[in-house]
Amino acid sequence: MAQQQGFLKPGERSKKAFGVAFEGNNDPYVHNKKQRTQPPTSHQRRPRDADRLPVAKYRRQLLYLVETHATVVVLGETGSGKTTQIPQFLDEAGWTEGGRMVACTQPRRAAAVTVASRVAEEAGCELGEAVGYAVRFESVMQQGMTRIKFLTDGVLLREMMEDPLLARYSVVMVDEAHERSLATDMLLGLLKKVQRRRPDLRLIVASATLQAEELRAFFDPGRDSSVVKTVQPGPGAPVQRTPAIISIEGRTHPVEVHFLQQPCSNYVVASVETAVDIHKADLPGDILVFLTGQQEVEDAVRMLDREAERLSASSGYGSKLLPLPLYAGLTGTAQAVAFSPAPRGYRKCVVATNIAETSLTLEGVVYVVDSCFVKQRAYNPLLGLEALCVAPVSKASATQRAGRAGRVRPGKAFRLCTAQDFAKLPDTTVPEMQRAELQGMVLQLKALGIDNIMRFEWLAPPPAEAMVRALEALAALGVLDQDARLTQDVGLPLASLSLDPSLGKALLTAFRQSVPCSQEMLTIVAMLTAAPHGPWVAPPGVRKALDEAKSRFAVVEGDLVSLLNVWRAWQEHGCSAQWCAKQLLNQHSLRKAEEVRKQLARACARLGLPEPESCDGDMDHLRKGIVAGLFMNAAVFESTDHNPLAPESDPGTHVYRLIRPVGGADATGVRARSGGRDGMGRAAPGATTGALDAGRLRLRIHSGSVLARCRPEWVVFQTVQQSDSGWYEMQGVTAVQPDMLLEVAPHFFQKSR
DNA sequence: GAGCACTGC
Repeated sequence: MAQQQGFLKPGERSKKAFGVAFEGNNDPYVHNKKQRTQPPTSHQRRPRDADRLPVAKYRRQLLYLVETHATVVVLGETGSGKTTQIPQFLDEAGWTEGGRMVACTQPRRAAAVTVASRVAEEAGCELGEAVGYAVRFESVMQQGMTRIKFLTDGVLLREMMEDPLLARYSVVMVDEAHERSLATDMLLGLLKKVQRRRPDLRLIVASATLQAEELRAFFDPGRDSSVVKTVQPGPGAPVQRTPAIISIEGRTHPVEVHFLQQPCSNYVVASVETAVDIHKADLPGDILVFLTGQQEVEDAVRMLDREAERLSASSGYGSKLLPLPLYAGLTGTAQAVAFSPAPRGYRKCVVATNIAETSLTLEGVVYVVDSCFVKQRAYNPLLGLEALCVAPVSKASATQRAGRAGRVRPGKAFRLCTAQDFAKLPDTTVPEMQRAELQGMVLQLKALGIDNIMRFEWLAPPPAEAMVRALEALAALGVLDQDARLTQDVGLPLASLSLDPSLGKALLTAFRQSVPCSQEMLTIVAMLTAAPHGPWVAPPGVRKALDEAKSRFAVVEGDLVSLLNVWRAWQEHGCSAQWCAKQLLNQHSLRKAEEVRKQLARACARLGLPEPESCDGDMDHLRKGIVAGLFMNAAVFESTDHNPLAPESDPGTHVYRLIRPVGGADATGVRARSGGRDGMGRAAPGATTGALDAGRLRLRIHSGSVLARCRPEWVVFQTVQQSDSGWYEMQGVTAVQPDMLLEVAPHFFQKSR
């Protein structure tokens, strides 16, 4: 205990060295105040243990509430068993009689698949019989036989296009609603609508955090007199439209949370020191450190490696520290290392990005070190550009991270901020709906028959500017007409392709233009969809080799056309794994691209598009197809900035300027028309002019682009991200001719003068 | 001169 005390209050010892000191926590935040002694998690999966899950006690109450309420909000902590048990309760209680199914949605594919197989095992059936799942590319179920179906929320949205009232389901359980993904929020809004037309449908919204009241209020028809408050579901009690809330405790262990006594100036250094302190205290259990990005993770691992070496040299400690990185850019095998148990005599210290907060679970973690920062996407609807920003986490997010310490036994979490600063953090993360680009979402809602998107009932309404921006962009693409309805020629076909609208437009155009290049565009679009940041692996220390590998496939037309070479070379080498490794290509990305490509080709055939054709090296027509989708992201070279302090050999920074509707003449020869217009030359709904001076925005080509060292006069790009240095950097760049812009998007551009 | 995390019949 003395040792522990010393560890909890290391201030005297480590304050000087690292400026990191923690407050002992007199009133520790405990995740589950009811401490439980239960068998380890691996036993939970065994069928007979299901009865011992916390949710088992609530079975009768839960079934009663589902019977009598249209919507039940289930507040359930990690380990409560809600995901695996509730669908089985419903099945046993007769909710799957008459051929109807119970659906349980998950935000992630992996979760849908693994939960389904666990439930199938518990139910004693083969996966795909009574219990099945559906995720993109993979549906393991049998019509008429499967009663419980786990699916991603994205798949359920797709299903609604064929079956808007979800007639095949008696109950829909939306799990992990607290994550507030774009698809989850869309689904909740749509389900509320469906409920009005299907009073017999039951909704269960499962959430891990304190948003129960918000959810109840959302699904409560309240005083709305147009809604029938009760209906008879056959025999039994009348159905309450006002949602019920039920709370189920979890089966995790308490986690003591500690804060810094003083703010730290460098959380990477502080996290390393904290991990080392934990290790020195020599209590058993793995350490999990949360940082924001790949670079930070690699820096921390390097520092920890040095510390580990020093410590093992000075000896005296029972085990050696084994620092391991974990982030999405690692190859599968490198990720697997972080998951495998530490060898005898070692203690793992996994340094991870946000990937470990929700997506992946590490066994054996007892200590969590939380930088309390996260890197997240932020969208600026006024400029139509996004940035990756390092931002403080929300309290809910920090709670989730801390909870990772309590899965095997009581744990500790060390937050690298003071308790005072922590109190100032937002309670919950801003829903994706309010910080994302919305074109795809709007297209999908339109396809589901939601005409008045502005009046749609949202759990969290998207910013009006983002909505207007999305409507304008869809109008410019020809997806929406002047009444903001889906167009026959573009909108309807695009809605059935699971693609970003701009990529979908490029693909449609590739099929339809005078010299088709649909084979090539299928490949490019599939590659971009499967691996938005490129098919390359990104472990550290291979930067130079990676540049060389990229340049082997690079062409002057730019990044998108270069992807074509990667694909062709991969095919020519028999899709070999060794070849991928040698070229620093991520095999997984290429295989996924292959699946996307097949699926897209099938979808195009269903739409009645012609057989895919190749343009046989006609790069101009290929680029025209690309421009048809990306013309709104056009930029022109302006000037080269020279840093007066840089050596004379320094090429300087090539600065580009966006060509967007801003009005005014332009010396470059082409300018955007003021006011977006639809494909028929009519003013697009909500088109704005001059309000934002995107034309003044200074862009440069991202250094990872194959065109980074070239200086093409005109380009279109796929995305822009703001760098740490404040530059807006274009990614997925294609060099174009100004004539192409005028020819492909005459409604958007005009010759100046 | 450089990559948070997901998803799509």
